[in-house]
Amino acid sequence: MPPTGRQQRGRNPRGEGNRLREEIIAATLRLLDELGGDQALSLRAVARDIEVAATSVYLHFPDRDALVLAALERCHQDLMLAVQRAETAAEGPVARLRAGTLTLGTWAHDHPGLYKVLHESTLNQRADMRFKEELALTTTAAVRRCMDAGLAPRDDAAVVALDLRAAVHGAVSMRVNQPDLPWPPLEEQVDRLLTKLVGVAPEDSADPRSAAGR
Amino acid sequence: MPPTGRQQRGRNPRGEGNRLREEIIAATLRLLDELGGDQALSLRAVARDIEVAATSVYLHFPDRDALVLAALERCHQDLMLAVQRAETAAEGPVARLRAGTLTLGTWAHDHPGLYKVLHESTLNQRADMRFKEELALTTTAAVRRCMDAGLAPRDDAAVVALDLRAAVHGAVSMRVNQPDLPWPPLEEQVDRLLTKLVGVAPEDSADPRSAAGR
DNA sequence: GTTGTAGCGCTACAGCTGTTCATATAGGAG
DNA sequence: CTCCTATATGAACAGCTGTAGCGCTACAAC
Repeated sequence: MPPTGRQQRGRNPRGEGNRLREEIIAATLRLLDELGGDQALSLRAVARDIEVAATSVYLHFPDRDALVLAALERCHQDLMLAVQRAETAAEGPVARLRAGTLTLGTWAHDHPGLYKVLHESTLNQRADMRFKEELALTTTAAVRRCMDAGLAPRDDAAVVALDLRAAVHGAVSMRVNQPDLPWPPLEEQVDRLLTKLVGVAPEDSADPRSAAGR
Repeated sequence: MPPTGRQQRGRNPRGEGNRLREEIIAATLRLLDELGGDQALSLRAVARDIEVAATSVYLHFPDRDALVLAALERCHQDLMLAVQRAETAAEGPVARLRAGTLTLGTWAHDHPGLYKVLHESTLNQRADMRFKEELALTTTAAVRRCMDAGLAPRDDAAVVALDLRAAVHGAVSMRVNQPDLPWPPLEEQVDRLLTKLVGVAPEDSADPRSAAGR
């Protein structure tokens, strides 16, 4: 009889070593979301969270930065998936742009810590996070579709998308970083930004009057 | 003869103990700007930087958080001073709004780390940083002056200012967090945002054509 | 049954951290 | 002169960190 007591949490079968890798990434994302910053995350805390020896992390990631980077890449994938799902669920170029944009906001609201890490981590300067450019391309494409459909004044789609991204990111960032301040609903602000920056009129918005202001 | 060697860096005279406090704050700001985050800053590193015993910091600040908070408050004061100086140097409500807004950008460009800490530190959630509301008031006032002068369509100045702040903060934040990406000039983007969000036409801008787009 | 190896743990090291307590010293007040 | 206090230091504690090296065990292949 092997001495049980607190066993070593069931080793994975052969060829399935990646399961631990997945668990590590999941725990890393959980902790990053709680902490809201990568500097405070310790490799040991991750290992502790899933009840694994700290050194076992090194079997899957060369060092701490690689671990965080892998987690952030996964995180970005999830976010983009949510955006794309929202876009395809909506009908019409304007509604799709609006849905994708709003999804960014709701995702940030649900995972404020991860939003912070993804966009504010100093890893952005130390590591190659070019995968994040995908968001820029997606937004630009959505804006261009509105222009092509004649639902927004024709302009440089990349520039307009940049302005929109900056504004939405700013609005979200302020809310994420100072959650206790009395912010107005994000949805209204996004609709204003869509109207003023892109020039579209979000028809399925709650109150179409807001678009007639200017 | 007192045993010199490496002396204890000249104690301050009676009643001038606050000089060390100032030095500590200055060093804290220096380090925060380098690190671009408060989590990585250690009280001991600050003490080391000005060649003072770590415990001497406790004579002026009860703990680490208080030190960072004091530094950030000073930081905010400096920023607001720069904004106000830029505003008073400009003539006309529109130019003043534009000058104040652009100063935010140049300040962030000069002190990217401090900008990050000031706006992204998790201290925002743990501590009372209500002093930051000053920026909202200043911006709202500047926007309102444009409206009062008939240079911008009349609207809820607080809402318009919020949108402008969000957009500018977003534009700056993206540049600060990913400095290696090929960003277009901030000045042009700010002018677009002023035009589209506030409805003013920055007359003294380099190229007035850009305002005629929409 | 023997053996190789994938999968993971244990121990240890050197270094850092925030904070506390007791101590020293210089210089003005009396 | 003496004394007191503002100004600063030093040693120490308990805890954390990333990482290296070596050891163990269960299973698949032979």
